[in-house]
Amino acid sequence: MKALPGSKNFPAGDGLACKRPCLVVITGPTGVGKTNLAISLAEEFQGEIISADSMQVYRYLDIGTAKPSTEEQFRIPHHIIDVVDPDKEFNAAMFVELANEAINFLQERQKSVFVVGGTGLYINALLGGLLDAPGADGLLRERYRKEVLIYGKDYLYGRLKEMDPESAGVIHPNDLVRTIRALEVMEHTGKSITKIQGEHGFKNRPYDYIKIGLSMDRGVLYEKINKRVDRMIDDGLVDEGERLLEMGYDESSLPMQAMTYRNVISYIKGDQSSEDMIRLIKRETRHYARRQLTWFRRDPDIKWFAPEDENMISRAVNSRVLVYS
RNA sequence: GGGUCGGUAGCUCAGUCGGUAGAGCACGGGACUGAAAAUCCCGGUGUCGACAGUUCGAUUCUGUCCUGACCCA
Repeated sequence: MKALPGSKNFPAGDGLACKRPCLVVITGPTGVGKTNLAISLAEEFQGEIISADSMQVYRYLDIGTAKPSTEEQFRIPHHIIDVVDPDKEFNAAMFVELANEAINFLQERQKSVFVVGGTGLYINALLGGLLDAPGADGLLRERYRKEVLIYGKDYLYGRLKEMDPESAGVIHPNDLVRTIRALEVMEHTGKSITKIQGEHGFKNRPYDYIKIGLSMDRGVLYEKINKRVDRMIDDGLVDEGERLLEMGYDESSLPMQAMTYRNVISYIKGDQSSEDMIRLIKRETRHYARRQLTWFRRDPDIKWFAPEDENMISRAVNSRVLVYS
């Protein structure tokens, strides 16, 4: 019988226990092959999968998010997929909450836990905890957005410079999302988000974990991404976009503003040709993969493998577990 | 065989009246703590086909060669 790295009582039978949950994290750029590997490992180690993907949480966004198929989800149960409608709010904090619940659930059933996905922030938030700061304030953000429309983009940044010069020194004047977040935190707590971040630094460590990164030659990865986009089109990506519009999920829903659906909607509305849609989805997905690599590269915890090194990865998962035996 | 027009970034091309070059696309690097497939910052990545000549200096002018397209034989 294989070891259960996520189980409370590993290894089974010898009375030694893993003091804290041990997670197996599998990450890497989009299209590298995380899903296949994770399913195979989950079968080998009798585990289940927690998806760490900020887009697969939305219902009805199936083809464009490369969501695991129903057959794949039948083979291995996936958690935190299809948990909200596309027009509902979702964020890193909600992910952490759901992931903690799922981990508890799996621990109780002696299942190993595979956290699989390419959303680096979600993984960091799960493993390191989020700031002790207030959550998103939709009304306040709306007010800020209106002020930008009236007074121009420099106005809000100017306010930030007055109220929180420390954060203004770190946030670029053009980065509206972070400017608004910093003002929001200041408004609610009177504290500088930059200061809070410095004190925090993702230092909570609720779980032990092994982080496995999948990587491959950049050119090969880009070729895979291009082909996957062609396949999405063949599989009916445009039909999926039309269905979503019929359901009332237009570009005012956040996930519909992400690279894939943004371009599908633009095509359906006649704003761009089919060729441009495909070209842009491919390009933006390649750029996304590059941004992911930038994020993961600086993480010293990640042990990197090629996707086909399944045996080595399997041994790494096992050996990590043996540390606790 | 003769002629015409080309050969400049990964691609398509512009340009330099002689002072080592720039657009689009493609691409590279970075930031990131409650929107993260979001948001934002930085970067031209080059033997200007090769060799010689003229010149203080040649990617630019001249010659020869290589090479591609087309035209005439």
